[in-house]
Amino acid sequence: MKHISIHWFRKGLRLHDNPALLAAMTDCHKLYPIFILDPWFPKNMRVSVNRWRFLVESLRDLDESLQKLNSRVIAENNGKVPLTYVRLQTLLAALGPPKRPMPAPTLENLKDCCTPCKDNHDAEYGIPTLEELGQDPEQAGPRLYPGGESEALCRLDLHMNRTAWVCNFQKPQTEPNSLSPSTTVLSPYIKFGCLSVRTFWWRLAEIYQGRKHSSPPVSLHGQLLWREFFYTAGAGIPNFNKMEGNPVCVQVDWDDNPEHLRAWSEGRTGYPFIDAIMTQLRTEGWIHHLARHAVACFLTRGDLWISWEQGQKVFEELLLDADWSLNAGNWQWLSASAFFHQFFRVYSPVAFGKKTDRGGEYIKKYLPCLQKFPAEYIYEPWKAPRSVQEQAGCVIGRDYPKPIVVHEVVSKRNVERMKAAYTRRSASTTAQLEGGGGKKGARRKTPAGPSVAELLTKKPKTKSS
DNA sequence: AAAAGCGTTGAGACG
DNA sequence: GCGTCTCAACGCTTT
Repeated sequence: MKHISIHWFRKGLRLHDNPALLAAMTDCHKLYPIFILDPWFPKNMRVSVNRWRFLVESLRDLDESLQKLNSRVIAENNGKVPLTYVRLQTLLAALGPPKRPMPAPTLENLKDCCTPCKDNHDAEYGIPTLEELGQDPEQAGPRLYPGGESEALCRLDLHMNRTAWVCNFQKPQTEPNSLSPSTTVLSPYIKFGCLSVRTFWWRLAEIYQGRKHSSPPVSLHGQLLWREFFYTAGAGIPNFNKMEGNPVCVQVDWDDNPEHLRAWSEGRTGYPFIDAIMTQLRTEGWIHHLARHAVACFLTRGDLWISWEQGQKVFEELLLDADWSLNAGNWQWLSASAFFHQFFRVYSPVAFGKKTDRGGEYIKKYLPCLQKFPAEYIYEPWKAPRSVQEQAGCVIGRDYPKPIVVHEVVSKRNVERMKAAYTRRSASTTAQLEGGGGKKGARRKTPAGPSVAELLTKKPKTKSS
């Protein structure tokens, strides 16, 4: 019989070697792990702040360990973080769809409840202005994506009314350099929680219902699953926003080059496609996902050989939708440090943008100094004859920078450096395995009994006839 | 064409 | 005959 268990942590603030906890978990369908802070205790016992601190830290650690056990995706995968999207999809299929969103509160919910305000509320506790926050509103770019739940729900409606577009949506087919966004730009609203992911997910599910529609990873549902993918990784992988101490991250000998880093972040690399994207990022706070690919590859493994952690900081500062796990995860992806390993596939800062914007309209929008360049040279203005440059009113090296690196040269060298980093990695993991112990008894055999993690992760085997 | 790693699969060893 | 483990081969990877 399945039952409900309460495990009362008194002493024994640990998971390991805790028979009572294991017993409590066995065959139960609900478990309440509790600790009682007796109010009598602080009143009647004198205990130093140091020991209080020790207790609080122990409880916090216990709480984190228990939560980790309960993180369902990871638990579903036998405690291992899923490292591929396909793997995550299988796990999610077993977990089922997310819960339905809650309805917004109405007046009815507030019937017997008042929200008291003091007379000086607005002056003392009102929402501060940008000036009061030490920011200069003059520095802000065009207000393309106003904040707030109301705007989020409008924007959601706007896009969800495009039934065919929603059903046919395939992310790689959308354009990184269209003059207005080719995707929903709901990400800032999701990042701030102005839009509930569950609300978005179920709206899509309703639209998909009974219609032919695209699928993950490229569909709109698929985009939300990417978020789950990186959230899961961020929750389960230590030091996820760093290279050092991050077990899934290839250790690369990135260069330290403050000048190149600044040129990249300020949009002065001399590659118009890259500089236009970085300008859009700085002024508008949002760029298309594939545009992020292009500039991230350029900064790291493609051209400048600068650490993805530096790029991560710049995105963290400038993106409206900067989100810890997604930012760290995607930077690792694009730098071929984790998740993505085909480092020999390098984005061309010239060819990539041309595919969807032959005439370079996007470049001209964000880099007005190149406006008069003929389309032929807009992606590589340094190749234009001097006379063409002068006619365009923009001489390369004077009015717009020369390329800070030669892509064809550095990208080849970087692929080799990447290869070397991967070789070092596989060499070190082999060494780890071989150095792990003697030949006999070196392998870890199954422990005597089920562990806490196993008890929580083990699924009853369902055999349908 | 060929680079890399993850995860699955199937074969075989082992107890 | 069965479960468990290991290994190599193979397909896949959001352009």
